[in-house]
Amino acid sequence: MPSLNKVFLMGNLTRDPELRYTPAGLGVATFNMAVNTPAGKDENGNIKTETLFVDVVVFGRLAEAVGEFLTKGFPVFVEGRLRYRTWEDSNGIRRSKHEVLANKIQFLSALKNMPAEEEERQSNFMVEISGDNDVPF
Amino acid sequence: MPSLNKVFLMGNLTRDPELRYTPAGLGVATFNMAVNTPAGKDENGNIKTETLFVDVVVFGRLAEAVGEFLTKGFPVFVEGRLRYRTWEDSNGIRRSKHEVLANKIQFLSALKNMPAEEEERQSNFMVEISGDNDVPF
Amino acid sequence: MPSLNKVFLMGNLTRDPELRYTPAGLGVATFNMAVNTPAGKDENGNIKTETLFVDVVVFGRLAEAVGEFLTKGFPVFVEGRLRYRTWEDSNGIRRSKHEVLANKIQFLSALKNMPAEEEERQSNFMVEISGDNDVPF
Amino acid sequence: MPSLNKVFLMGNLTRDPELRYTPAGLGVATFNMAVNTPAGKDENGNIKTETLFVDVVVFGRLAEAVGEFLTKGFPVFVEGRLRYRTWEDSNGIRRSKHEVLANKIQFLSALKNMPAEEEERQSNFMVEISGDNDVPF
DNA sequence: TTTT
DNA sequence: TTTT
Repeated sequence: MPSLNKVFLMGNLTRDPELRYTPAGLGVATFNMAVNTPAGKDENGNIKTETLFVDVVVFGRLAEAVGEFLTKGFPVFVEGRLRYRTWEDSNGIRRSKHEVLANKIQFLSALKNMPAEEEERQSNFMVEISGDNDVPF
Repeated sequence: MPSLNKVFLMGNLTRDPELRYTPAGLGVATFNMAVNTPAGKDENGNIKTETLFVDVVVFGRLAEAVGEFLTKGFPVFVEGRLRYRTWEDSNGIRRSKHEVLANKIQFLSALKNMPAEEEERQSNFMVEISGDNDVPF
Repeated sequence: MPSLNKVFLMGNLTRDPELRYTPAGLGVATFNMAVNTPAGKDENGNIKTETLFVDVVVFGRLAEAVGEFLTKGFPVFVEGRLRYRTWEDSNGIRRSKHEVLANKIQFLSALKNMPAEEEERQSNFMVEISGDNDVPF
Repeated sequence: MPSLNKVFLMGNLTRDPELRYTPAGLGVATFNMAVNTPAGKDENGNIKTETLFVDVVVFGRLAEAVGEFLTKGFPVFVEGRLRYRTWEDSNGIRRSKHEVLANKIQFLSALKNMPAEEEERQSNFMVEISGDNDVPF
């Protein structure tokens, strides 16, 4: 039973992320990102763009970094796995959706329009928590 | 605006694939696959398994290969991109879902329990259409 | 300083793997694999094949699985990172080479020509050590 | 014979790229990049960094973009495949090395320290040539 | 529900 | 709605 589940995305946050904590004190950040993919050409030869919107979930110290540093519009690189979550909504209806459980996030615009000391602060934090992130489930 | 959208999956078909053709005669195959990911341990130290179910779409000659050779339970490797499709259902309700648009598929069980001539037939077909598949949209 | 180093390979062992142990008792397996990539066509329209030969290194329990189960010709899936190693050879000449440090290996031919009990034995072992492998350096 | 050969890298150019042309007029750019990977911790708990140096080759319009826009130190994302090249050097000695044949490159610092009009120029060029690049061999 |  |  060989198995593999790997996702790589680069795109921009569509809104500010949300940071919560589990009862056990583990950080959980969620955000939505937009990924623009060139997707063929239209009749006039112009490149069409297909936009993927996808929710991303991240845990632990990486979640805290996301909550502290990322905002709407920020460009990020995400490595993680696809996840299919099913739950019952408040009306008792069975619902389900795909999302990405991230184990690695790179801030691509730590590079841009940012005071040097803030860039250094982010960079230090990211190095400190570097490596693939533990994913609790 | 750096962008990237890449997915790698290995898993098994949950049912037989469906092969259709566009008015222009382009093959379109769809199938659903299950990907079992080890996902942490339970209280007793046993590895828990999280199952991802995801629809895969594929076009062109690769679609025809899928329609001809794959069946329920077959293990495959899929490379493609995540796609978020929105449409209106028959009741006029706006619906949306994620799926994977595949540009490459490897048959992992061409290897197993298969008459040699059938394995060769599949292999020849796959070599003939090899390379990354053109994705029309 | 965003950084990423990720490699995915599928191919066959070119010879039996070698398993050693560090003084601290950590398993270290090395093997060479061949990856055949379709690479354009020749003048007659035949698909040309380019063969990549690459050394793979793996540590810990995964190394032991490699040493126990893999043999020349076996097909494997490898996920890891590229590594550039420099050393001095026995003549004092500075040498260097690239290799892949694997954090995940899937046995693709557990599927083929194998007694059921052996397949189950391998499968159990792989599930037991499943998840991404810790890489010591 | 399932096969796969995929590499993803993010890092910085170690020197300016070189752009040449084949007799048929096809652009060929080569550059060397450094990828810093966090690689375990030393005795004092500090994160160690392992640096990968690797040559990258790219063809066609993407090669021209590389030659025109990239310089030493520039951060890039590279998607491609590993390649093992053997040749005879000027002393008739058989030599070989690994390199990455890129089919996609993203300029990560188009974002930084760059006049708006230059950023737009690069961006337009990259959109124009966007999509995976054809790799001639 | 959306970002550049 | 599910596969091994």
